Amino acid sequence: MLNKSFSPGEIEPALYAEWEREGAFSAVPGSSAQPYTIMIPPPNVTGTLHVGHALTMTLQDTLIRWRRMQGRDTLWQPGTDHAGIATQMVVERTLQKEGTSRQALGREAFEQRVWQWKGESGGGITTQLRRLGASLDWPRERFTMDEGLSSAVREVFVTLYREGLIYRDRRLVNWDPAFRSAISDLEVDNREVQGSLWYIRYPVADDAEGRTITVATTRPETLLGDMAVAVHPEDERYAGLVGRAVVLPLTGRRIPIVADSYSDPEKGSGAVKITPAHDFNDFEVGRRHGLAMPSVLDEDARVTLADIADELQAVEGLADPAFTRGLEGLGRDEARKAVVAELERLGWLEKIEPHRNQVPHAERSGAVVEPRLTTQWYCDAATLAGPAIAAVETGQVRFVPQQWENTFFAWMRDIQPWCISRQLWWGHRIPAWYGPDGHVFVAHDEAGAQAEARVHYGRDEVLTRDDDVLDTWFSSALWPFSTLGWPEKTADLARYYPTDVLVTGFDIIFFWVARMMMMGLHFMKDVPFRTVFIHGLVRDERGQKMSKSKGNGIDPLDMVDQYGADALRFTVCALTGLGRDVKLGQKRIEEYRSFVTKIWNAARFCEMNGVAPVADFRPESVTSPLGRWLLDEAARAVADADAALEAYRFDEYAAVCYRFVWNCFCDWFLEFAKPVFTGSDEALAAEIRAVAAHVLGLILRLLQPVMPFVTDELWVQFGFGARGSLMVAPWPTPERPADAAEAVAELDWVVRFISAIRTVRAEMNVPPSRLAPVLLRDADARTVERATRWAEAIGRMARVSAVEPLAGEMPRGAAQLVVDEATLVIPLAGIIDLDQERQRLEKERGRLDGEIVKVERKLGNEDFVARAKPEVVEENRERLAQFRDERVRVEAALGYLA
RNA sequence: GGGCGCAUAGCUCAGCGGUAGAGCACUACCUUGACAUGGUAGGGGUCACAGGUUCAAUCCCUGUUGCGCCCA
Repeated sequence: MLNKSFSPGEIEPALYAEWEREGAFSAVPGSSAQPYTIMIPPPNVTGTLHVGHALTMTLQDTLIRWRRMQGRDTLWQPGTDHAGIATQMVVERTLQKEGTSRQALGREAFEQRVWQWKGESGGGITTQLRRLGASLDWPRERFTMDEGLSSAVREVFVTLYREGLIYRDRRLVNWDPAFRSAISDLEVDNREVQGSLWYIRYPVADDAEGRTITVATTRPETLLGDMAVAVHPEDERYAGLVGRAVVLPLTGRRIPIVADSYSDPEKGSGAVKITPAHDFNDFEVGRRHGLAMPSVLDEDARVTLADIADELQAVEGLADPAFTRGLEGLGRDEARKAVVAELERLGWLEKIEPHRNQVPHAERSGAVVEPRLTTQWYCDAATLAGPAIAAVETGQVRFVPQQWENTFFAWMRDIQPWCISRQLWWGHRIPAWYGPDGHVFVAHDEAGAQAEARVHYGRDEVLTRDDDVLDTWFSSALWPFSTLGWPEKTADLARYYPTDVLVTGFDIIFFWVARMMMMGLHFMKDVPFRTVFIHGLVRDERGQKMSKSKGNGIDPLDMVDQYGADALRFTVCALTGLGRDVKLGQKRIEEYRSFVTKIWNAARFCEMNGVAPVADFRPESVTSPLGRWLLDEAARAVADADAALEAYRFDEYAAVCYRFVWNCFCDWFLEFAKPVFTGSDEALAAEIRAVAAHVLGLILRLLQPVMPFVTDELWVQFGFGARGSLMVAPWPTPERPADAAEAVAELDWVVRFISAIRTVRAEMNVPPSRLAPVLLRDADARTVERATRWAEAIGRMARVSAVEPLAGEMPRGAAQLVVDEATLVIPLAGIIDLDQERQRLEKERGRLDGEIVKVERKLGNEDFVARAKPEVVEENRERLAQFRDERVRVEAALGYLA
């Protein structure tokens, strides 16, 4: 016997453990089945499961479980990524607590510590994914720092280097002064902050008139590195000064006034200071005008005078080298205060205006990014992007929803060189070695580099390895093939690449999707996936982004504990429409938990009534209208659910299942089945039991992808199959009984009949305890026959004592209602208020009149009749006839009242 | 500034050239033998605004407004 209620907390973990032990999630490379592959977006190894993971993993698992039932050889590849910065931070924090540091430990020992940390507490998220029910192929789990994946990284690096697609370059990078590392453009957040605009006068050099030129700047401290003042070429105010020079305050440096259209005459004073080594726009201006590019801020964003110390000059009232030397080592903010104070003291500060400006912040550390001129390794993304763009243009890769193509194209067509080096210790160390003269040798390992060096120098030289590691996304970009054994030519690679679909959020298109496509196309000569399904982000009920600081986040594991994984998963599906964010609240999960409960209770009821699987059940042999009707409805639900999943319409899939189970199977079928189960017609009861079992099994199969736990439990308890067999049971196909039309018409009639009586009774405030007969007036023979056949169900569900044709006089004080050709007379003398009944009928007549007028007007329009599709015209003619018939009967009913 | 998306019942959202829907919330009634985590019924919408196309527009097109996101 099934328990009175379903307790997910007790059942789910044990179930999952059993599935995993049995290897139920494993791909079967030797099978003849067509593969279906999804690569998990590898979560950060330091991460814990958040609600965004719950969303994306639920969707992926639903797809995988669905395809697995369809007989595909499914591979859902699990794993985690080493998350360079994040992981290094975590371990460094631990070291700090121990009173030591990564520097004190040394690189090798530090790396060992990170591995130790990874072994002990890394990848906790994989345990959490199990709680969610994710059917990942765990024995295949990979980590981006694994030996195999690392060797893939080296292979890619060396190959791209030799092809000229990886190179070193000295350019401006986004520098995170907290981590002391280059970071990606994509890891920079531009935040609008309230700052100031400082207007500073620079004296024009050797000017007899003693003219000055005023520059407006948001960063006065970078003045030390100014190499020019730029004005717009067409700005008449400064036309005469272009080509002259100014003397830079504080340093005494003479710098040119150049004409460059970068300067906006509308902004500030129309003249801008150019600091090529600390601003991306200024860098470009500097390049155009051949300016030197001294750095004045170091890797901690502290003032450094190394590049300019030699040229400091004393200029009376303008530049005091002693002051300027005193700035050495000051942080940006203190330096700013000091510089401004000095300029003010010397009288070169014209004014300060409040100003809102965009300040780049490092996404992870939160530090203000300092653009710095450094030598880094770059990947020629523009070249690699070409084939990736083409793959989307030609439809080899399809975005769902399609509009994300635009985002992809826009970014890819304007892609910048990808800075791939990071000044960290945790990650794939760049396989590059330098000779004593700085010559670089790139090879798979040190021996290879030595060999190259020997050829280059003609003798052995001591080589030193590059200290930097690669951007974590570099290894993630290889994920779809490195996890399958590349660079070896493995059977897995041949079988599972390209993968079928990639599921992820739109925030990751640039970081990962684009880069996987570049690398996949370059090294595998084929796309990494055929479809990219982009889902929204999870927000709270009010549409706010969930965040720790707002405290509006939902812990998915907490939800699983409270409501069960099935409820959470179903909620996620139900709320995932195409191209919409998912507004998730605890209430929604609670709401859908009742659906899980409903299924449990329906199954329990079936069990109590002897419903059990019938081995040789054949849907086409069912003869009863009730059975045929349910099978027809079930077939429709199957077709709709399948179509919804094909179209990635998870919301529609959930809705179809919900409606069929609740509003069809429970609300009507089981109610109709009750008298059959307890009745004397044994043959009919057997058939309905068999149909019920068949459809219950079908419901379990239909819902397995989204609620794997409760469905498996019921599957086993009902004896449909062994533990774990549901997830590989065949996905249902729509099996419509032949000629179900008559059965459908009959059951539709019963439903309408019962609903109509219920409505009138409720409107007339007839208490449910008061049973009443229903007399049929003007009913044809078929209706009378149907009413007789369904008398028990009608009686119980509509509180009716008897259904029979009206014989003799029309009773006084009766309610009347029209169903098709018949008028139902419900004698309730003394209960119903005749005035109220008249009003009700008049309202009904009014509604019909309104409809009739509308349709008549439409049919009276010659253009409509001539131009509309014939079936539409015909449909409207039929509607008009129906409305008129019904109106006649309502009119008659009113007549009887009088 | 450029791009994308959204605007339909109190809320969350489906829908879509012809007849406007669901869930929740709300109101009333019901402990009828799976389920009160339940059942039955009901109220509630000039489908943001203005034009256009069409026999017909919530739906297609253009513009406006408001909101959100991405890029600069």
